[in-house]
Amino acid sequence: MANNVDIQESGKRELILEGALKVFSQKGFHGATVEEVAEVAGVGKGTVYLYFGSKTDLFVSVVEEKLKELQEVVMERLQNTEGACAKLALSIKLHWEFFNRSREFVKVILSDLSGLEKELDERTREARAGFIGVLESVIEEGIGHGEFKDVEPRMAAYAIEGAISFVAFENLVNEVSTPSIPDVSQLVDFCLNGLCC
Amino acid sequence: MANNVDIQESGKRELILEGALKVFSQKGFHGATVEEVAEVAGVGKGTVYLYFGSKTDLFVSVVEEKLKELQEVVMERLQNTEGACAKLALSIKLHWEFFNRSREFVKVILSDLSGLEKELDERTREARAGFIGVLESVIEEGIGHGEFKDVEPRMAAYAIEGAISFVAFENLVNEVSTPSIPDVSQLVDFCLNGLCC
Amino acid sequence: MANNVDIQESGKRELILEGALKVFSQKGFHGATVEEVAEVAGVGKGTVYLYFGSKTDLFVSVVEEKLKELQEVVMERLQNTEGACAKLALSIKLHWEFFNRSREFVKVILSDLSGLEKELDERTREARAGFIGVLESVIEEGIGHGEFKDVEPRMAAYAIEGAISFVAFENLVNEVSTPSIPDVSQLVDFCLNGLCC
Amino acid sequence: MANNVDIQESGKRELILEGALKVFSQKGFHGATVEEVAEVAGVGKGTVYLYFGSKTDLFVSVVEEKLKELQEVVMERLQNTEGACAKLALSIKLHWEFFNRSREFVKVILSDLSGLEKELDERTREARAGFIGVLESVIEEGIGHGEFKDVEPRMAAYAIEGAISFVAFENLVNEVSTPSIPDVSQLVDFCLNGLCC
DNA sequence: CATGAATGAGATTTCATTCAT
DNA sequence: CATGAATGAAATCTCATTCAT
Repeated sequence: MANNVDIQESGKRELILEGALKVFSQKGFHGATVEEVAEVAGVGKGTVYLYFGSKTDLFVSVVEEKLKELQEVVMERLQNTEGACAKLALSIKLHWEFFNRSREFVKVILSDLSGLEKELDERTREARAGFIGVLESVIEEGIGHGEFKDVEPRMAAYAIEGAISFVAFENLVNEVSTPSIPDVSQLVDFCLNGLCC
Repeated sequence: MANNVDIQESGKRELILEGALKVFSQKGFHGATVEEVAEVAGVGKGTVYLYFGSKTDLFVSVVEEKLKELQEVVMERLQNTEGACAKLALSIKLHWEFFNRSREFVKVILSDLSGLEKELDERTREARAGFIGVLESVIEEGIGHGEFKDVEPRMAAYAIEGAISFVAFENLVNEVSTPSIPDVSQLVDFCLNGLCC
Repeated sequence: MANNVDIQESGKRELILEGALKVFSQKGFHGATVEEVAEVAGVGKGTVYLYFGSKTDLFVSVVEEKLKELQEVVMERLQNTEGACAKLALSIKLHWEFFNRSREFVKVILSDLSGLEKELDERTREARAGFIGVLESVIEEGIGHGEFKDVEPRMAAYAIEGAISFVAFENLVNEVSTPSIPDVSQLVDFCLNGLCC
Repeated sequence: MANNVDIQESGKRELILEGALKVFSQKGFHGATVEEVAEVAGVGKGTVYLYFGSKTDLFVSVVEEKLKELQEVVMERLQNTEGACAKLALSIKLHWEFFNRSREFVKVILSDLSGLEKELDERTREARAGFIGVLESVIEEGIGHGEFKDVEPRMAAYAIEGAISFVAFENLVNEVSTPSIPDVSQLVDFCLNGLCC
């Protein structure tokens, strides 16, 4: 059904992915139509199905792509950084910047995908887990080095991810067009040191 | 068109609200059908429209109802508690318990609502803001009393809400049926004191 | 199914008929709802079904009632009138006045009833034929007395009915609030003597 | 939403229009379903919406199409005719023939359209006015040339239109399959010279 | 007799997906 | 490879009708 691989290099796939990101971001998964994605991407409607098995597959692919992108950026930048605290701070900053670069991507991530076919659902989970994994290992490292408390790393990772996502989403909704850097510092500080003085 | 008020007390409204919660939780807003909600609620399809103006209105009503419920519980319990830290800790605990009592409600909250009609969208935002407001004022109080750092209260509130929601969601997805108490303590500690030792 | 007879005298039937006339006139057969008719009539929705077998039955009854009313008025007034020309002129005038008294009744008459059940359809046809019959006999009389040409009476009757209806309808649509008497004279003259000088 | 233009020539539009004419004629606007129109036209249900914005748009388009057709035929034939009387007579004949060629179209014209959306309603009115306009100008010409009495042209036009429509409708209902030519002459004579000897 | 809450058949419309060109 | 006209499944919502009170 999905023959999204064995196709010649022509750049169309990327075009569609970009169009999809835009449209999904603006209208959400259900609000978007394949036709509009095709239009924005500048290809025919049928072409979308040449590169992606279904609308859902397209959506998941966008998420995968973006999340992988973020994951890679973070992992790369993390190599030149020492100390779990610094690493975590950097991760959060990059994450935050990422959310503000591709503005409305948060919406995409928070989209209602309940009822995805198993396989697609699996892929989303994996993509997300992939990125969360980065946070997790930083946390684990921090715990090992005595920098962080002995918490459940995964839970901590999700807590951080949630904090970033919700704040980013809130900023979006309230049209805070250029979220200031202080915001991030506060967020970083919140994650590292909590609210108490 | 929506005459969701002036109808005799018969419990049907509550029945529908409960059914809707179940179905929306399992299938999300778009995955759910009014027909199924009606079935689960044990009423006719038309009856749903007797109490709610539209599927969207029903959805928003579910969110409002639940969020208000949580808000009230928290506010009440907060009155017998001294100290911003204690208050925040309690809020988080109650919030957490709430998410686990009406299990899959997180999903509903995280649903993709892009494209709701303005008025309904407004209602959702308000309901959410209402609950967030409770957190906000606790934080403000804490800042005033010198218990908390001088952060942007709203941002902090969203960060906390996000942390709870994502962890709850993760637990759900991973089928951790009875989220242990340690989890909450860790979450509370994360919010109050952060990750660092 | 239709037990519109054996019910005590309580005036409700008339109330409903009046309400129905109003609502059907304003919204047409399909645009009207039984609920609104009941409201306007000041009775419960169920009560309508106590006096009329169905929405369609109600509609047909309104038409019957009104047409019979017109028919009777015309027949009565015709008795004191001599000469087919004078009789026809009077018929047209009364018809016209009738249409303007119960203003929008033309709409009701012109309503789309395609697909009525046989029995109801029959009743409408009969009611209409009843009134048309009056015109017909006047025309027949005129032909017999040498006042009118030897035309097919029924055709002539329908032509006249059509002329009146369409002009009345046009007046309605164009919001000519108080159709002047000259209008009728012109219409009468048109029917009697045609357009030519 | 309605992209009833920019689609390749494939005859489908005409097919649908024809199917719609048939179905609307038999069942009226409300009695007809888009599904049946599609079936009769031999296309898929969705295809109807490819060519027409809505059921109402389809209906109005049928009316427009047919009325324009009639209007054009009449206008063309009128050019080779001298004298307002002759012109009017010809108009009536053509109108009559038209009604009998596309048999049940009268029903469509007489359909209950109460509650059409404004824009569509406007279109129907315009289409009708277009054709009525032809009659009007013939009448005006006749008045100017002293052939016709000094009546209100529009009223006269509607009276004539009404006469033709009702007679045609009656013929239809009574299943007078092949309305004889004498009928038309009588109708023409009625319009020109009235009923009186 | 009167009522109106409850019902569900049925209609319009959208849109992901296919396939002939 | 690319396209977009065609399709029909599916979902929301309306409203005539019933029936328990």
